[in-house]
Amino acid sequence: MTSSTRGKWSAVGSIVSAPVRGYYYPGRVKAIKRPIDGSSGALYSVVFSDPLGSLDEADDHGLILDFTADQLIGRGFEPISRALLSENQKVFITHRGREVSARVVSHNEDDDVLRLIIASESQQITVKLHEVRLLPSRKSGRLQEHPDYSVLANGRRSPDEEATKTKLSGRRRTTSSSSNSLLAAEPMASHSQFQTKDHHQQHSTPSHIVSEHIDVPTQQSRKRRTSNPDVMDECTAALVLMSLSASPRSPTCFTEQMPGEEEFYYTEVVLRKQPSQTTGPTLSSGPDSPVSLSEDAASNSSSTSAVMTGDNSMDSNPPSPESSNFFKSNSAFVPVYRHLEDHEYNRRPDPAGISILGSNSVRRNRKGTNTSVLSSSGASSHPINIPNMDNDSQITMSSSFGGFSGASSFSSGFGSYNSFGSSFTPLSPTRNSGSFSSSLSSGSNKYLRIGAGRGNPGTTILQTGGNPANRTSPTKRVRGESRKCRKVYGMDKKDAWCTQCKWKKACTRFLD
DNA sequence: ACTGCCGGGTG
DNA sequence: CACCCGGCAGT
Ligand SMILES: [Zn+2]
Repeated sequence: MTSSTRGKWSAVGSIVSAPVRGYYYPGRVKAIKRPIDGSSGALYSVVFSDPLGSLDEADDHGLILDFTADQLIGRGFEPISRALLSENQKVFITHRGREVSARVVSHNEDDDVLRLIIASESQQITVKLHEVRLLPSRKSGRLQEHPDYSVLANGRRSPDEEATKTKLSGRRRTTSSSSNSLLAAEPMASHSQFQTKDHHQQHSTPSHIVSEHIDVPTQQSRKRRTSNPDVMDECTAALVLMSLSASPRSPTCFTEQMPGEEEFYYTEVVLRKQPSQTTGPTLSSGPDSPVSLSEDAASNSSSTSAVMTGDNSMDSNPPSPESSNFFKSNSAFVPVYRHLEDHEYNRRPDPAGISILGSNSVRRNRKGTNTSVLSSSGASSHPINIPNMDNDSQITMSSSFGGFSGASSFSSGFGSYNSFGSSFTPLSPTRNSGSFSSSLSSGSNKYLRIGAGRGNPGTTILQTGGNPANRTSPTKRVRGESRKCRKVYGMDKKDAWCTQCKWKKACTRFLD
């Protein structure tokens, strides 16, 4: 299902929702690392805002995690319909004509019906999964959730305000409590430990909110990771990973960055399969224990990758109990980085690009236009700020077929991550969110599963050769300056438009 | 603010 | 499918 998008757009810079410890948080794709040999999927380095969850455009100097395309929700990546939202995941929905934020109370996997509780009111509503967004719409700079009823009454409220954060009750339950804490953890409230803050809002939240505040964890969903549930303990894992990854500057690594950003390096990661496996870097970390990873791995920036986001992890294996398994399986591939040339990186849909990402089914191709790209499904993401969310994360690494997962590099060094041990500290004092992690998933079934939930039985197996990650390759679609029927004929004379234009579909008369 | 059109829904 | 339309992305 991928559709090919026709234009090209680069994923770099786009805002997506990425799974961090079971919840989806807004982040911006800062770089793309792709395997050189074309094989497996590319990794997208997503930068989160400091307070995880508050996305402020300029402020995305928080942690950076790598994800495979199929772990991300957003334009050019997976549609929200592929997300399995965890309880307490923050979502945005247009309710009574206004965009409001809400948290997920339940997500029925069978029919994708979500039970949500609107943040500002304690009212619950039922909506379909596709009706919600993980990111606020760009227009509403801030959500309007308010406690106030005035809204209700009037319908309108000043546009301003900052986003209030809703505080929801924080507790989420784990689905499987017993299993490793890691997994389970995600849904759990790990966040409670962090602060709470929210000053401004007085509105009461639903009754049982916990007194502790939690920041709002809003988005969560779980993708399916393969069976393996091991999620690392939050941050630590992540941190480790990051640390592993090469430093940005190291010659070896380059990452595609967004143009505006300061980074200049582009990296590509090449994964290579290595015979040895298991032995590789290991992290040990129990949930509690700080993660330690072998240094070697870390030290070479060049080769190692830290994160493993795997996509399909090996589901085949039952969840390995050990906490540290991340690497284990994954280690088979070692990423190698190489430089990308400039052009390469902001490439358009050339075949090459495609191939790299994987080819795949193209979903819809427009006739005249360029086809090329892989699928993209549009989903929602808008560049905007997001109000808040946070929670913790866990990391899982699984690898995609084989195991590779991502390498994380934080590309530029913004933020300071503290190292291991605990969480990464946000720069801003205000909210925090502590950890993060990425989890991943595989994808075969309906949802991308993010960490914690348990997977379902039919996990996917690895797709071997395929690249898991591929999927939409975001080629950037540049909006050509085309004049299509609408513009040419005007709204009046709509009759003159080609039918596609009338349907708001891609114009067939004026192909670009 | 406006254009283009994806992704979904409906009949 | 034809037909619509919410919503997002790029200008
Ligand atoms: Zn047309």
